[in-house]
Amino acid sequence: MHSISMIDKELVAASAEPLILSLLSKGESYGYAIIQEIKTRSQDQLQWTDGMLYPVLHRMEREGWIESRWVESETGRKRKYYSIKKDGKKALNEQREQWLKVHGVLAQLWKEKYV
Amino acid sequence: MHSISMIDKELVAASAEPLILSLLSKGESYGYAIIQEIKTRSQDQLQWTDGMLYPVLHRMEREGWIESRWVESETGRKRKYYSIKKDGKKALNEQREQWLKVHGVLAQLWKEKYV
DNA sequence: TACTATGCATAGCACTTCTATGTATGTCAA
DNA sequence: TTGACATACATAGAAGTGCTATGCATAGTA
Repeated sequence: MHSISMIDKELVAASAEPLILSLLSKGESYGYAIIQEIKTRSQDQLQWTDGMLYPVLHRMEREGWIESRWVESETGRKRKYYSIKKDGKKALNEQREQWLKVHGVLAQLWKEKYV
Repeated sequence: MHSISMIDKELVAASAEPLILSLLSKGESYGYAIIQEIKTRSQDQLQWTDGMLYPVLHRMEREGWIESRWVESETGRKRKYYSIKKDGKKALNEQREQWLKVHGVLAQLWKEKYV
């Protein structure tokens, strides 16, 4: 899952699911808004393209982590709102622990001596 | 770049280069030892296989981030010791910043509300 | 003598990813 | 009124990658 440069694609791929799940755990949202939200929160460092996000959302829905419903916005456009399901919260917890574990190893290395 | 389960493969891929560069920035080392060291530091969570590590080391050497030299160990076996080069330190700094940026976004999300 | 640990290496199949492209509508400015 | 841009979702398939399986070699030990 990728973006227009800035952040390494492997890092983008690794962080996509945790980011999406974390966002959705705070309330339902839809594709376009997720892209904006991530862009803002990362100070423009993470600029996902829609062509990359949607397949990830679809996959996560297939996994049963999230579910969607169509909502008509004030402007008249249709939006597909996603919300997190029970399995999604479980997945998020696992991914969060894994992330923190790896982060711990890196942080420890960086702490031991300035690199 | 992957391991035998435990940590998500995408996360493993994203953390491999930063981990290797961070380790080497503390002193030269060789493939087999790097695998052990990462295994220990992650409490067995990150168990890289040799078939996955070597291609990464080769790629990083091609990039000019690290360099190698053959050393005969006390036991008589040949080891290929890698050490970090100037460009490798630069790459490490960039990757560290990127990692911390993404980590910051995740940490912020996790802080805002228990998920 | 056979197995495990040490130690490095790579071909190529299998899988994934993302680019490019498509659809559609609303708004605003020229 | 037409063109540009933002909003909004979707996917085929080329392009690229990763990792499994396999190979080589030696030392120690049960």
